[in-house]
Formats: sequence, structure tokens, C-alpha cells
Amino acid sequence: MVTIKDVAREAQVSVATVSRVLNNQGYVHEDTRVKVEGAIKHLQYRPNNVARSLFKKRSKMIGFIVPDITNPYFPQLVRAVEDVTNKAQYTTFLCNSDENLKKELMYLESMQENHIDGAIIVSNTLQLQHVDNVNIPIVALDRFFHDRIPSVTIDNYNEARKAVRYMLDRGCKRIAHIKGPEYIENSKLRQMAYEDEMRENMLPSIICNGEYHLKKSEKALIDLLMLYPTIDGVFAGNDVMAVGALKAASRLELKVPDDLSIVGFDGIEWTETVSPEITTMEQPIYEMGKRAATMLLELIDGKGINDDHVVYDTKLIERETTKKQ
Amino acid sequence: MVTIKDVAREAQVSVATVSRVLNNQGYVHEDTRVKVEGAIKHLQYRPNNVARSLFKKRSKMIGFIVPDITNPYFPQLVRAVEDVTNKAQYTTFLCNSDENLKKELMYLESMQENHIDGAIIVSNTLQLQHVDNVNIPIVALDRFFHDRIPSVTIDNYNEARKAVRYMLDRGCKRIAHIKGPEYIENSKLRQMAYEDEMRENMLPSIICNGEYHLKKSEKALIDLLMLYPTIDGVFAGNDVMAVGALKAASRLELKVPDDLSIVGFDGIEWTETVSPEITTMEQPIYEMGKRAATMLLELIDGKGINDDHVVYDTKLIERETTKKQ
DNA sequence: CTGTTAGCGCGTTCAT
DNA sequence: ATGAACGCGCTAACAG
Repeated sequence: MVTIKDVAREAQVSVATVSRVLNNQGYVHEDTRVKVEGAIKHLQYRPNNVARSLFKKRSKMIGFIVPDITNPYFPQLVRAVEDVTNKAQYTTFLCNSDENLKKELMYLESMQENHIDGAIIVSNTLQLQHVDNVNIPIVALDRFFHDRIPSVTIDNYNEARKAVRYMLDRGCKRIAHIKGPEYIENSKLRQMAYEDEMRENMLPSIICNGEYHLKKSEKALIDLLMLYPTIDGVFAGNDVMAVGALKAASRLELKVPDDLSIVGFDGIEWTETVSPEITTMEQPIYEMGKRAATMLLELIDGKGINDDHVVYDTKLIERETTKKQ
Repeated sequence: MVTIKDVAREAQVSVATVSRVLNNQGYVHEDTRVKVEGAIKHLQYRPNNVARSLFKKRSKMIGFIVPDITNPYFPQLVRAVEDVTNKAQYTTFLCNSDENLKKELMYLESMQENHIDGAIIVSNTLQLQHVDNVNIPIVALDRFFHDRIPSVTIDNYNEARKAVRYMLDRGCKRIAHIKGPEYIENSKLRQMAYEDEMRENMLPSIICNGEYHLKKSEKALIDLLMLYPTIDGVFAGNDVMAVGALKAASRLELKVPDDLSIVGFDGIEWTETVSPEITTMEQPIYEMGKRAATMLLELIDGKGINDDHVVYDTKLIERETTKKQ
């Protein structure tokens, strides 16, 4: 391994001078700068970031914890975060927590032990107590975390109400809801919104559990439709489950949207891969990732504020699983 | 930040002793061990992995470069790799290269600068010249890299021929192929296999370009089917494009599999999310990830061999886009 | 069984 | 404008 010493020897200067040209600070004569740069190239020298981090306590790395990389919602987020951080010379490392608290804690520990400069987390399971002795900046993304942790989210409750109201406007009389896991706050809010909207319209709530899971959602809806054949609309708690709902309809040979309307939530690509394409509440996923990353970088630079909570709007994308007006 | 010195002072021993209990090596009296462990807990001490890496030149971190995290093929690989490496106390950091050479090189550099212990890469663009002065162990996954770089792959050519042969067996007379990008070796091999199999059966090749992309593949196939309405089968270069093909069929109101059979390649979950479910050549994705990770750990421990090339078989999964016999 | 000490590679005072 | 020297937190001889 070639170190700063080797470069210094090669260029016939001291390590301090090499360090100066490396970091582009302090005075250094043009001639010596050229000499040093020549030596660096010649020896193919790469600064050792570990040593640098040890001294600076900064690594130019940030971590991004996502709960489930197989959910197509996240890859888009990843790309957005990378785009922002790379531009600022940071390396982003992705950590897949598998919705598993132990893994999340393991990653948080590893990040601290490695002087990671900051983290973006998407998590339900993590509590404030887990991060309050974490001494690096954190931004919560997609899921609200705590007043004291800045976040980038959408207004799940109101946006979900909009979705249900839209279905009612389009003439659905008996709308069912496929809910996600209760322990995921977003999922609970969407369910509550559905229930409230139905109640205010004097309509009964019909709910089955899809667990944010395609197959489970398909099965749950089939059972539900057998029980209540008059259901004419399904509001799914996320797009993955909406895809499951579509499969259920296809299994039961129901025509979508004539016999059954379906509305999803999230705006992931899957909704466009199926036929008919699914109407959904689209989140500005890329934009959200970008915003979270920008906030994190500001926090790292000490410029950010620590109780910033950005809430984005969603957009209703009318496609083929709901009737045209 | 609480350091090993603080622990030593608190426990009234030397830093060396603390280091010994930390690393569980060398002799240390039971009583002192207890004392030290108490101090560690009391002060909430976490060893600084940066300092440790600086000395050891090992970080207990490995990197995993994937070309496109939005392709559902990769998340499964990620999970497999994580499962293996976590068990061995390694932290796996994911790097999304976006099929972009510059990003790949950036990540490789970052890995070296941070004493990452090894890397798994899925790449087409990276050449031997880019990694031959990388001094950490590397394993190529999914895509063959070079004789000197151990790899875990499947036999794209022969497995693709099997797929085409299967379609011929099931009575397809005019089979078209949706190919992926030429610069991806796997994609080229699958195309060649198609062409060879067709030629040997005295059949003409009909090829359109789907670019491994859903929408492009849908559009390309629609155009092709307009031109050649007698096509009765489509072999897609991967599952993503097979999903696109299914959408194209639906747009043109073709019945699948009666009017048109479709066979994909990879075995990703998407093929089961659509209706009808897609027949595909399933790769043992999880198994492949596991194998690659295991190989990498062996290499890191100096136990591995550097020209190990594991080739897995695929499995034909007969579903609903091909006719039953 | 335990403590002292010398680096790992780098960045930064403080002199010059 | 440049160099000498110290220290970041930790591990591994070596000595006792």
C-alpha cells in the first residue's frame, strides 16, 4: 500500500505538504504542487479514507436503511438519494433491514462504529429510544418517526380519504378495503381514513387483511368477495396489494372496472405492468428521496434544522381500473 | 466519544487488557474481565471500527455492486448475500451502479479507501483492467467477468435453448424473440441460443429489441405483431420483457396462451403477479447469492480459490402463458 | 495474567 | 511556503 509518506519521499517534500495539496488548503508553491501531483500520479496514490476518518471523525459516507428492498417503492427512493449525495461527494451505502429491528440496530451500530456521517431511515420498528444515543444526524423518510427527528412523508390520512371519495364519486356503492399491517403507521392511517370516509357517507366498512403482501392480499380478497359478492370497489392500502386485488378479480372472472373498481396507493411501477393498469394515489417518490437527502446533507453541515417535517401531496392517477366519468 | 482509554480508567486496568476482553483473545483473569465488561456497559462504550480498521486493514465490511436495483432480480440476490455475510459478522453495503461505469469505479474506489474486505459485483461495463489493481477479493455474480475472477452464473446459452425447444415442443410454429441490450453478455447469449435453435429447426428468426425494459418491450412487440400477425410464440430475454409482452398481447386482444405463448427468463416474482402467470426459466437466485457470498468470505479468509466458476442450472416453471401438454 | 509502547495513515498546529 | 512532531483510537508485540 502506498501511503502519503511514499509520495512525500518521491516528491522530496514533507508529508505535510502532500497533505496540503491533497486537501487543497494552506499555501503551497505552484512548483511543489506540480511535483507532488506528479508523484501522486506516478505512484497511483489513493488517500486512505480510514486514516482520514479517524482523524476527522467524518467519512463522507452516509447510510440509508430501507425495510424491504423487494418492495418496488424503495428502489426509486434509493436512486433519488444517491443522486443527491453523490453530487456532494458522498458515498451512500444501502442497508436492507428486512423489517427486522435487530438488523436495523446492527446497521445503526455499524454506521456509528464506522463514522458514517448521517443516515436516512425508513422504519416502523425503530423507536426514539433506539436512536437518541445515536450521535449522527438522521432523517426519517416515508414514515414519520418522532417530532425531534426531521422527516419527509405524505399525509396518509387525507390522501387516503381522497382516494375513497373518488371511488364514491365514480359511483361505487360497496367499497371494501384491503389493509396492511397494523404496526405500520402509514397503513393504519389509510385504514382509518377509509373507515371515516365510509362512516360519514353512512356506508359500512368491509375490511380484509393483505399484510402489504401480494399473495395474501389476493387470497384475502377472494374470500371476501365470496362472502360479499355485491362489493363493487376495492381500495387497497398499497399498490402491491392492489395488484393482488386485480389478480383476485381475474381469478373470479370479474371484469375490471365494470364489475369491480380498484384503487391503489403509492404509485409504483407495478401498477403499470399489469393489465388493466391500476388507478392509484401517486407519491412523488423521487422528489421525496431527493428532499430527504438534501435535508440530511444540511444537517451534516450544521445548516439544517432539526424539527423540519416536510409533507408532500399525492396525485390521483386515473388509469384503467376505475370507470371514466 | 468514549474511547478505550476511558474504559481502562474506569475499570482501573490498562488499555491492552480492555482490548483483550474486547477481542476475546489472550489471557485475562475472570475478575478483571467482569470489571472491564462492567465499565463497558456503564460507559456505553462502542469500539471505534475506524481505528480498528486502520490498524488491522480489515473492516468487516463487504460491498455489493448491483447494476439496477429497480430490476426485481436483484433484491433477492441482496437478501441472500446479506444472510450469509451477516452470519459471519460482516456488514454488507449495497451500491447501486445504475449500469454506469463511472459510478461503479467510484464505488470501487470508495471501497478500497475504506478498507472494505471484499466485493461482489454484477456488471457488464466493468473490465478486468478496472479491477486488476483493486487489491481486495472480488466475486462476479450473475454475469461472467473474467477467467481470473471467480464467478457464480448460469449457463445462459444452453438454458435459453431449452426454453425455445420447449416452445417448439408445445407446438409453436412462429416464435419471435425479444432481445435485451447487446452489451450485456447474458442477453447476447440468450439471443444466440434462440437463433441457433431456430436455425437448426429450419425456422426463421424474428427479433425485436426490448432493451431489458418493460415499456420498450411492450411497444416493440406490438409493432412486431402488427408486421407478423402469424407469430404464435414469444421467447423473452428476461422476465421484465415477458411482462411487457403480456401487456402487448392484452393491448392487441390476443389470447394467451391460445393465440400467443410467452416464455420468460429469470424467475422473478413479477411473473406471478400478472394474470395469466408467466412460464419462465427460473434461476436459483437466492442460492446463487448465497454461493457467491460464501465464496467471497472464503477468499477473504485466504481459503478460497481464485478461479472457481460455479454454473447453476435453471428450472422450467410451466405456468399459464404456455399450453399444457 | 497484565502493563508499556510503538505504530497503522493522515491532518494539523507550531515553528522556521 | 515548508517541515517536525503530535495525536486520532486501537492492536500487538514485548516485557514483566
